[in-house]
Amino acid sequence: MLRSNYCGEVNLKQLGQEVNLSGWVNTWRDHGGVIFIDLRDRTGVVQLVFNPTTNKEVHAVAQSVRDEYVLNIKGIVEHRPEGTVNKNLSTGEIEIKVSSIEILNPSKALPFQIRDDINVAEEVRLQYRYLDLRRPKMFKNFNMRHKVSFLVRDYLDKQGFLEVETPILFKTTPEGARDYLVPSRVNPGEFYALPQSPQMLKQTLMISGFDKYFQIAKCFRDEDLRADRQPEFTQIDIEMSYISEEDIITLTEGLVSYVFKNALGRDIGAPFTRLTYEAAMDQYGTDKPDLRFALPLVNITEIAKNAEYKIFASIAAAGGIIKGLNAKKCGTFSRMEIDNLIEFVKTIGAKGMSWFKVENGKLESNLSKFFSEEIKTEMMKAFKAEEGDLILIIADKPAGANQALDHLRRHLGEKLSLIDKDKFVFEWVLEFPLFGWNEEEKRFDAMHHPFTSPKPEDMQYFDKEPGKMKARAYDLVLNGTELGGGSIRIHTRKIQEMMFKAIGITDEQAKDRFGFLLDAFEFGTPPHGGIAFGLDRLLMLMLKEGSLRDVIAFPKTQKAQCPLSGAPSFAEEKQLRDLHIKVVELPKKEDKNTEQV
RNA sequence: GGGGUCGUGGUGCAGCUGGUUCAGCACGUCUGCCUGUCACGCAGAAGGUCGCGGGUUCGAAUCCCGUCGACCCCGCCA
Repeated sequence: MLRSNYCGEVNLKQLGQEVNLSGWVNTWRDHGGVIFIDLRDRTGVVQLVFNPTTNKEVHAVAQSVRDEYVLNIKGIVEHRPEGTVNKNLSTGEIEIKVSSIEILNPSKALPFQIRDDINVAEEVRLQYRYLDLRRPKMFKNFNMRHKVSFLVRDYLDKQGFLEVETPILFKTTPEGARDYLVPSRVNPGEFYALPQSPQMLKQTLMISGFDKYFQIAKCFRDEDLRADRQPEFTQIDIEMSYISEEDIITLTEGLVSYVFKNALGRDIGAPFTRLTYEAAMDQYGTDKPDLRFALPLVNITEIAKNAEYKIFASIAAAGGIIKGLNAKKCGTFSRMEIDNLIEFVKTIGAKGMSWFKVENGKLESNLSKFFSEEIKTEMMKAFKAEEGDLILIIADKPAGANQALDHLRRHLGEKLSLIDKDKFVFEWVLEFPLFGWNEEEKRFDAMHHPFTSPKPEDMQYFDKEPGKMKARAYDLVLNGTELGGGSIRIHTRKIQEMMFKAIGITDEQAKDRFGFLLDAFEFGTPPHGGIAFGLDRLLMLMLKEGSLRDVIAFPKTQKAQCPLSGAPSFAEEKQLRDLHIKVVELPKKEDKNTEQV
């Protein structure tokens, strides 16, 4: 072992003793005579001192050293001289008088400095990820990641859960996200799929009597990336038998509280707020509202549709809604600031936005002539509008208006500093619809997934009005980010078949895709349910990072590439032949898109 | 598939109403000086076909078209 201590852990306890340290040159300061080197490892830095009068040879080596050289040194731990103590360092009271030094490996000049406060393009950071990960902040992130995984295992183990691994090479399931396919060499023309989640297998484990299962599971979805979406990500996946919604909610609250308490020292105040899907959509325009701040949405369709403003009337008549929010005290906004807000909602897909300022107790704007005094008074009441407020209104189809207002609400929350960034506000969203209407396919889709149990009291609507049915599902939301969701599952063949039928899956397709699960349901399947939540997202929020990439060691860019390794890349002809795959040019465009046959 | 922002020495940025204060600033690198600094300091130096291709023009980092890439968003993500 080339060290007796970690750099950041040398302190007054070793005073007068010889220590053996290894690490990187964080910074070096040559004063012509004395040289200081801050030696760094994952625990922190310690100051090495080289004095030419006490050891000329060692001093000469120190002179040749540069940033990120890897050193091994021996030296005596000494008190720093009066007045030179550095309170910002854990090792700031001591320094090492070096008696021997070996350069284990030099380093080229760096593409960027190994510091927390760098401002470097993400592309460059990912290309040199090994350097990026040397930064203390990154180590802190991954230390936290380790800790959280450990705490999850610890908590669930204490609750009697069994961690079971499920296969990465699995079966394609056309429902849901696009699959990553893996060709089978020994079965020409056939493909595995990487799992989008271990959903069916964890249910199978319930049928097998494992009773309480969990897994910190890798999941894969071949969809376009976002700041909070990577093609491969990690889920804390949980399933239990003989339970109701309340059991999962209680377990999850206990787990999350345990993790926050032991990883961050924070009490997060379980039980969490609960709201229904309907209330969430109504008040915030989203099924994952950020409850760190208020700024609720107000539906004024019934009031505003009667105004002489044709746009409102026609949208309301076509089944749209007129909805808005009250930006308190924003009546001082300039025309340009308001125009910027309008531009902002347009990028979200809104066609426009109306606004009113409250001036002299009245609603004033370029549109006010279209609104009678009576309507304006009612609108003010609805928005609880006071002098100096700014009312912003969007009229559109419900989904479009809600989406734009949700973004606007969050945008204003940031802009007006309404959000306490130190807070962690959790909530449960309940009473989800079982189905969502798929306009493109002109049929219903499972809103959650097709294994979600309907509420028993809604069974009567299965044939006639599936859109009315509610699911036994629950989503966990933290600070406006969906952390995870789950449900009580269907556990009988009959209801599962009804479900498939409702979303347009034929008996044949069901048998081909999910046949084993349907069969298994007939061999004594216990009622069961579970939850899955994103470990990466949880960490992103705990660490207050803006991107998943800062909590994933080797993440992908928005084009799903790895700048470090260059993946994905072309395969050798022989590999393709073994896999019975031929890459051909797509006939359509003259670009280099290819397809596999 | 669509929209937005961006691309200038190793890194981050300025310049972008076209023309020797237009190739500049900061950090980094290199050389020299400096015995108590800790983002040490001081002096000097090297380093860029301004993402790539085409066009307009007497002249393009600057204007136009295309293309590639990064990031953010929409679609998509049960």
